[in-house]
Amino acid sequence: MNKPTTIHDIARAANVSSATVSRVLSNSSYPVSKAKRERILSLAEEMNYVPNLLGRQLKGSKSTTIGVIVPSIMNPFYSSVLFGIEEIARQNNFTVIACNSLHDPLLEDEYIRTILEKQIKGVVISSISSDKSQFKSMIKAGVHVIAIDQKIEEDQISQIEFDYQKGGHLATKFLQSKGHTRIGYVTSKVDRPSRKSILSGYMEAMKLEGLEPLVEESKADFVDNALSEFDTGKMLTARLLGRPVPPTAIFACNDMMAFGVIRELSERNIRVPQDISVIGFDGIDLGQMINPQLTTIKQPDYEMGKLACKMLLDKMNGADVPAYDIILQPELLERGSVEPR
Amino acid sequence: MNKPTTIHDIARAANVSSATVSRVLSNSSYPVSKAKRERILSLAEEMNYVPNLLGRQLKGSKSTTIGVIVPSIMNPFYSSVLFGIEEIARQNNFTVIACNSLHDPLLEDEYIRTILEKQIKGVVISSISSDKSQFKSMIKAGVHVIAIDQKIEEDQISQIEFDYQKGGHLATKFLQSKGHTRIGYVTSKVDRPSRKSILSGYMEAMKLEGLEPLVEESKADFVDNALSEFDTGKMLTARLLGRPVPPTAIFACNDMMAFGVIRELSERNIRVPQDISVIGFDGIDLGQMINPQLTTIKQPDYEMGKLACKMLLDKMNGADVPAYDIILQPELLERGSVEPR
DNA sequence: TTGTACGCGTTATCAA
DNA sequence: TTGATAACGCGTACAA
Repeated sequence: MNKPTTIHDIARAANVSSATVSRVLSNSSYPVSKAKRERILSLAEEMNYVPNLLGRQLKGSKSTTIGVIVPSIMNPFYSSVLFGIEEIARQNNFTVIACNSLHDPLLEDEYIRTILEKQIKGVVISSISSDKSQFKSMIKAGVHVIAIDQKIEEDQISQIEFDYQKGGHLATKFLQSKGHTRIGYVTSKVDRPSRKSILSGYMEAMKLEGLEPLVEESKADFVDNALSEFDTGKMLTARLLGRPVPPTAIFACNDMMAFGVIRELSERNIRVPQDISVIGFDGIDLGQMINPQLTTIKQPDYEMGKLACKMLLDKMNGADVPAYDIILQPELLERGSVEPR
Repeated sequence: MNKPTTIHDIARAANVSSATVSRVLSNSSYPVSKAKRERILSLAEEMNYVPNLLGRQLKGSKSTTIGVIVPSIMNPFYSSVLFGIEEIARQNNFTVIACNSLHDPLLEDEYIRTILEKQIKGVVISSISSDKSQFKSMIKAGVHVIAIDQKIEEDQISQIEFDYQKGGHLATKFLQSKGHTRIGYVTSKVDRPSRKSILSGYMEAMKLEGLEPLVEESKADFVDNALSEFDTGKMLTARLLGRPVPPTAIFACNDMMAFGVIRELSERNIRVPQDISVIGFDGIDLGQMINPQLTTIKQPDYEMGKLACKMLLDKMNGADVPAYDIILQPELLERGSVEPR
């Protein structure tokens, strides 16, 4: 483990000043004679020169790292988002640090602090915190922020939203169009804007048709873990079936939960979709792998990640882009878990 | 976007030298009078001081970032690993950069180069490359490396392996113990040590019982995408069923593929497990959510990540730990997709 | 076209 | 107990 070679080492070896070496090795447009340039280049190769980005950044205050803060990459939705972000980042020679906030505002704060300390200048975040002071300090520090999934009401923060309300409406409407009138909605704790919007879309659609809503909400604090969502789905389904007049269709606030719904029904020998129809929300790939294939609302995760990263890089390149927002539209993925009443 | 305050700003405001400020703010054990210490602390608070880690690292050459290189976090196995790593990293105030190598050695090289440039001192990698020169340069640069999942034959690199061979053996043996003799094995391209080992475990177990192996291998180059594995599973199952004497049990090299196997069978109205038994390999949570629940070999993903990160941090803390390897043992997760013949 | 010299923010060494 | 100063590796005015 010997010390890495620096531009000074090369300068000495090439009998030039370190300034000249720097000019060559940092792809500066500064003119350097062909002879020296070539000598320096070959020497750098030979001596295994690796630029030290710390030094470079300390000087230039440009960072090639972006931070991504999401609740949990155990949730396939967020791992797709992260994957999309990383793909675009990679293509632009940026690197991504992955942070799981686990729905804990304190952890989120901690990550933001770290990001500030590491002089990172771009962040994509699905925020759980309602405290905006951290965002203000990021912006003051020149950090560009893109909010995905969960809206942040704050100037200078661009949003990539998803129309959850419309998604909730669309799913409910679809079940109605298949002749269902007793439509249950199962949801984990309605503690975030996105959850509220889906619920509100459902309520609205029910009201519009003069139907009585059947909502079961888990009060459990969130653990973003596929299995816990699954179990919640089972439990809430059991509750729904315990009602005097059970539903003929069940709408779940996410796909994992829908899997739980289907499982609970199967265990009770209730056939899906012949006896009860099920619709999910997310559109993760796994939905195509279960039996029956899950009809669901597609939320473009991977695309959302790519979009967010593009937007972020644009802003960081100082293109002085107007802070536009994007609202992605829901799409119905009709597969096999819904049948006419 | 005003300039961030530095220790010099605080020094000026407190009428002390920046050295004193540094001693206070970096939690140095160096003695500083109580009065000054408090003045500096409150001033730092007041002036919103955020330490610049670039400066600190440039000086100290200690990094609080680790790199993680895996084929793709779209694969739930690797996102679990990453999650486990990140959890331990977070607890130790480390940050994780996530890299998807997409099974491309060139990309892997590129990431390693970036890691070197960013002066990162610790890496967890599931390597696809057979070229060891990159690892040598990492080690020369003082980067500590932990290889997971895919073995790297190289001194100074600790391994966290999984006994794939035994896993393949175990799965096959289990099917045999249920009275199956015509056992098919479906696998994506056998291009990596892990794949070779599982296959060899299967072959060995078949040979031991004097049974004829039935192997279907996809020759398609790898795209680490859940859906492509799923489709491969379907396709290979179709091939298996086209044989003169089709199998009564199918062993898939990963869970995603097993899902595909089950789907293909269902579409042909072949019941699982009544007509044909299926066993997977990985033990991802989703296996509990499908119908029937997938019997499989558990590979401890999350635990592997945690272990890898702990090991890495130990090494980085210079505990001069002997470079021990860990071989995790397979475990059979008996669920509902296998039935006696 | 080249080199000198400074500063980025921090910590460590040395002297006071 | 404190402070001045020299690094760390790099890029860039400025001067030559």
